[in-house]
Amino acid sequence: MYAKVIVDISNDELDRIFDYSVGELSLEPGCRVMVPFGVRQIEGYVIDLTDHTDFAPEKIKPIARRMDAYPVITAEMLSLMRYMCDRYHLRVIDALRLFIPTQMRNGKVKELSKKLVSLNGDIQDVDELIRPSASGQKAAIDYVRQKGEVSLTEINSTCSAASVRNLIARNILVVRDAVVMRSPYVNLSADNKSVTLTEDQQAVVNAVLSAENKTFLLHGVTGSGKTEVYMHCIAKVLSQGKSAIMLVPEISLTPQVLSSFRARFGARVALLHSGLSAGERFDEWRRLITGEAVVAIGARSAVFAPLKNVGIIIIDEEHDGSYTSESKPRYVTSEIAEFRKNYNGCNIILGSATPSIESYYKAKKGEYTLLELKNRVNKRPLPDISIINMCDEVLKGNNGVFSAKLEDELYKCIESGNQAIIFINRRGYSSYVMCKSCGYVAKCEQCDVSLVYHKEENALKCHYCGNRYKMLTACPKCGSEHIKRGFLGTEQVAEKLKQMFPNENVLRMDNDTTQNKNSHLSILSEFASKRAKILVGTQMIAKGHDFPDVTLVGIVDADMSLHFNDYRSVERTYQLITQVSGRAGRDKKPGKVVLQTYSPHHYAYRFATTGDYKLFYNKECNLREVTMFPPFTKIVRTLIVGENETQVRDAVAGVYEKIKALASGDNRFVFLSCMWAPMKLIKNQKRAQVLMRILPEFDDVSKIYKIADEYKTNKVNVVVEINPNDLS
DNA sequence: AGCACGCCGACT
DNA sequence: GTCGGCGTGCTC
Repeated sequence: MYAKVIVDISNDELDRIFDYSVGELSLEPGCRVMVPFGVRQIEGYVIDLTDHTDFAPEKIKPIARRMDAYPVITAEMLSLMRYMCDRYHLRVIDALRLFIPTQMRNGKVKELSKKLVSLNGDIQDVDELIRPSASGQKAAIDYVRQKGEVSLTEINSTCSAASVRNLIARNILVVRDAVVMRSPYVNLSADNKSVTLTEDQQAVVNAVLSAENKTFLLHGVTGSGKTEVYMHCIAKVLSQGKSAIMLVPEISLTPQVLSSFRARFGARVALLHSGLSAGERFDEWRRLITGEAVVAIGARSAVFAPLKNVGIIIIDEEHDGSYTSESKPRYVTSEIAEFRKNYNGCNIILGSATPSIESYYKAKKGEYTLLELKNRVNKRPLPDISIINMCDEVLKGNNGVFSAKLEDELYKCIESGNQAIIFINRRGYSSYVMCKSCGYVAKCEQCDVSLVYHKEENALKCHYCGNRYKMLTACPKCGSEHIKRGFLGTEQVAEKLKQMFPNENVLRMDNDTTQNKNSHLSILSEFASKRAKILVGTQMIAKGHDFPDVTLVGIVDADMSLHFNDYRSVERTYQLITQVSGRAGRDKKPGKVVLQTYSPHHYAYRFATTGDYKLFYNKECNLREVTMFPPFTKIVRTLIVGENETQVRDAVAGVYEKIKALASGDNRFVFLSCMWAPMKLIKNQKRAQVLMRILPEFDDVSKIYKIADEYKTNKVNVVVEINPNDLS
């Protein structure tokens, strides 16, 4: 018998099967094994067992040992692995590594065993062996008698450690090792309070539960009680003896969310998130694979939860960008969920108040089933959003950060003892160019995407077609020379606020102030405690906590994401405005939102203020169709990176020729071009690319992967990206 | 990825 | 003469 083994080394050369003889070992596919590899010992995974080998039998070595009691990769995950390697062009080991906790590789984390102490059952009369004067020993014995079995650390801290040592040495107390799980938040007891659903919610639950092998898009306005729907569906699925996966964006995995799920489902939940220690994470994973826990909750990587018989997969805040992995092993979470849905015959719920255009499009086409929650549970109105035209402010001579209206509202808010959030919209570091008098923004003539200013060349570039334009000296529309580029920092805004309110604390939250692991939480809790009245921050304050006393939200530079060099910038802006606005007036006090913009008539703002998603969708979707962007095409780029400019140039030319041949006469290719990457040089590496947009009917991306591989050398790397988020 | 093998320059 | 530089090639 031979085992097909994948060794745990991520390298193209080793991305293949190595055959080993099984010998007397009992093995199954999915087992983790230790194998001799060259002169050393390496961990590997058995992906198959056969009687046949193509390798010279005399050279085959035997597997050294099996590493775990159970296979760590389930049959489902083995087939998912094949799907992913195919679809995302991954190395087998890179896919496998997603399925198991990293900490468990290389024997870094082991099962934690604790020493448990109990009375020696063979001794008839324990008290006879203890001198009356030994009060410490007596106390220890009593403690153990009372508890039955107790951990060594516990008894050492409650009783005299010296006495305990003595009792153990005399074999009056016996010690045994037991495996324990380091499970976070287990002390919260299950609370099966059954919340009565509204009619709308019940209808949604019924629709999901009566279906099989379907994907639902749940479009529910903020505060419509989506979480309650999820919980009911999960509870039902569990009662049928199946398991459930619940995904949320990393940022919303707050202790509150975690503990509310723990409270509802008790020890049946396993939590997978970045805040866990290595040991905790390993143990939560182990509770899932053994079936001890049947609900997995976590960020995107929790789609790989090693559950069997999955009954439902829920992706909350479906539109969130964190569901696509942008680096190393790239994958799209919803596609993984789709695979698992088909494998298990279960349902998927994609939930959002602002669904992504792609998902809503699929719902319209019938690929997803659309479900709606149109009303908020408490019937509370959405906050009142006022749009301030910053061009007017400039004309009035106000060149500052805040409009007169926002300053006014800020004073009112703080004086009445409430709190305010100032949101600074800052995405990425590439800057757009705008006229401060009329709001004109330089855009590409062919792509309708904002141009990016490149300082080194003093030119404007389109990242989607590579066209170059001259830098503006005056506005082509109104002739004004007030051209703005670059952006506003949180420091600048916080500074201004301190001037306005010298007696108030101003909190800042952005990438700079949240470098430490816990700073994120400590800033939020300081704000929640009302020690500070004003919070200034970037995207990271858009979601998460409820602050009941926040009555004012100021959006300072709304246009930043609107004119981002990305075809999804309008969609993102709409989602962001909706989310940020939701921070105001969460409780009984009504909320106000002041939105400052240089493009006050843009449809993203118009539809966001009225909260009309469908109108927004129709407008945006039409635009995508005429400009030929996703979901009507897919964007594919092959990026060629290398130190030597000539080699890179030769490689792009070669790749381009091959793809051109592939595309010739094929009208599914709507755009194909070869150019230097917008960032031609990064870390002394020259970068060139072949960019294309292809109709979705063309599903044979593997041909492009193949071409890319042909030009890959040890000097020049070629990467294929599908619908990348960042085209720099 | 690592580790051995191997073939040329500077050193005790 | 030998130590060691890192280029090349292989791992069932």
